[in-house]
Amino acid sequence: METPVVRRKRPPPPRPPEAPPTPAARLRKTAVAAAEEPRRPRGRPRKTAEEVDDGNRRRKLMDGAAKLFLTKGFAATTTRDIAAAAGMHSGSPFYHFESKGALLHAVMNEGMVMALQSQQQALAALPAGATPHEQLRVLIRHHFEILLGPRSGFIPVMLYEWRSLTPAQRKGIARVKDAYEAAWMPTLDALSRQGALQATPGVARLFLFGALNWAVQWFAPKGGKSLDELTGEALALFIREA
Amino acid sequence: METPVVRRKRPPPPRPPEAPPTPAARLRKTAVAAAEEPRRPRGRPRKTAEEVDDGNRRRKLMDGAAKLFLTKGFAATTTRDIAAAAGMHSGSPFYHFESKGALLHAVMNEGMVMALQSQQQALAALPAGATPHEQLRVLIRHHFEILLGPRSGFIPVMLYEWRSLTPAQRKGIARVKDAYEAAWMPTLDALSRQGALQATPGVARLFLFGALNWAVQWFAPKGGKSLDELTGEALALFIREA
DNA sequence: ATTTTTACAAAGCACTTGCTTGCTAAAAAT
DNA sequence: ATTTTTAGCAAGCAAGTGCTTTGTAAAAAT
Repeated sequence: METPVVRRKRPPPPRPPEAPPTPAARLRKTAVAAAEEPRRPRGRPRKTAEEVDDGNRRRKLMDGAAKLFLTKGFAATTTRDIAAAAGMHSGSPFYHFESKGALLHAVMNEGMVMALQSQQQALAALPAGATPHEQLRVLIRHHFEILLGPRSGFIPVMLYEWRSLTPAQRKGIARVKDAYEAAWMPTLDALSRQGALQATPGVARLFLFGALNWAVQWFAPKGGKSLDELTGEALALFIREA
Repeated sequence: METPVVRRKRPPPPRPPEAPPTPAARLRKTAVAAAEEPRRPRGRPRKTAEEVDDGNRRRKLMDGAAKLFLTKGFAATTTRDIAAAAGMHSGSPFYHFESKGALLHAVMNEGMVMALQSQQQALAALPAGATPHEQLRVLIRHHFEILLGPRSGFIPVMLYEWRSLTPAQRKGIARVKDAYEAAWMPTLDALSRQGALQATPGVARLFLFGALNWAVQWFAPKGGKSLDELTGEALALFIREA
C-alpha cells in the first residue's frame, strides 16, 4: 500500500548555531561593530539603508500599516494584518522592518518629516509682505491638508499612538514635531502683539492644535465643507479682524 | 526505577454539559428567558443587577481599568493587569464583568452619566439672569474639571478608545454623549447671535471641544496653571467681549 | 441549622501574538 | 559563469491572551 505521505511529524530541525544567514538579521545588528571590511566582495554590492527597496514594497507596508494603525490602533493591529494588507505572508514584513514597533516609528517619522518639509515650502511660497493673518491662513490650510487631505494618514497616527513608542523613539520624533510646531510661533506672536489673538501665544498654540487636530474625528470630506471653508471658519473663530 | 511522574499528557477533562454553576455565567444570560420562577427559593435572594456589589470591588476594578486604559490603551491592557490593579487574581474580574469589552463600556458609560449629571447641576446652579458668556464659563470650567480634575479618568478614556467599542456599545454611549454636547448649543447660539462667537455654532462646538479635550495631552496640574486660569484663557481666545 | 448566593482564588485551555528559522528563486554585480 | 544580495514564502515556536472551570470560605437569608 502506498502511503499518501501526509508526514505530520516534522523531523526536529537540528538547529546548528551558525551565523544568521537572513538579511533580516542584518537589520538587528545596526551600528554594532560595522566598521571592518577590508576585502572587496565579488557579487552584488549591498545597497545603502536609504535606497533599500526604495519606494517599493517597504512603502506599501508603511501605507497599509498607517491605515490599520489609524482605524484599529497600534496594539490591536497584528503583523499578520499588516502583511495581508501588503499582499505578503505573515513573516515577510520582518524582512523590511526589524519589529512592529520599528514600523510604527517609521510611519510616524516619515509622516512628520514630510509634513515639516511641505509646511516650510508653503511658508516659503508666501509673498514677502504677507500679514500675520495671511501667514496663519497658510499654516492652518496646510495643516488641514496634512490631516485630512488625500495624502494623509501618517500624522493622525502620530497624534493617537504616541504612547506606543519607546522613549528613545519618542525623543527622535519629538524633535521633528517641535520644529513643526515652532514654525507657528512667530506668526502667533505677531498676532498677539497686534491684539488679534487674545491669549498667551503658547497656550493659544495648544488650544489651536487641539481644535484643528480634532477635525480628524469628525470631518467628512464627502458632501461636507471644503478644506478652504474649514480654514476660514477656524480663522474667524480664533482671530479678531484687524 | 521510580519514574518522577512528570505527567505531561493531561487527561482530557470529560466536560459534562451541566447548567453553568458560576455566577459569572449568569451575566451572560441577561434577558434570555428570564421570566419563569414560580417557586420561592429558600436561601439568600439574589440582588438586582444594579445593587450587585455596589460601590465595592466592582468600582475598584473600574477605577483601575480606567487608569490603565488611559495610560496604555485598551488593547495593550491585559485583563491580568486589571486584576492586579484591583489586587485580584487573573480570572476574578470576569466574575464582575462579562468581558474585557464590557468593562470598557462600563467605564465609559459610568463616566458619561456622571459627567452629564454634574454638568446639569452646574448649569442649574447658575443665577437666573446669567449671561451667555457666564454660562459658557461654567460649561468650560466644568468640562476641565471632568477632564483634568482629581475625579477624572473616565472621560479621557472615552475620547481615545471609541473605536474599541462594538457598534451596539457605541450607540448606547453616543446617546449620553449627545446629551452632554447638546447642552452647549443654546449658549453657543446665543453668543453667535450677539456676535461674540464668529463661526457657525455647530462647527464652533466641534473646534471648541477639540481645543478643550486636547488639554489632557499637555496640561500639567503641578506647578502650572489652575483650572480657573485655563478657563479664562479659553474664553478669551474664543469669545469676543460684549 | 440549613440553604443559597457572593466574591473571589487556583489552575488551566484554546487561541493569538510577535517574531524566527530555513529555504528558494530571481536580480545584479563581477 | 559565478557569486552574492534581494525579497519573499512556508512553517513554526515560545510567550502571552481572553476567558473558563472548579472549588471554597464567608455572608445572608430562611
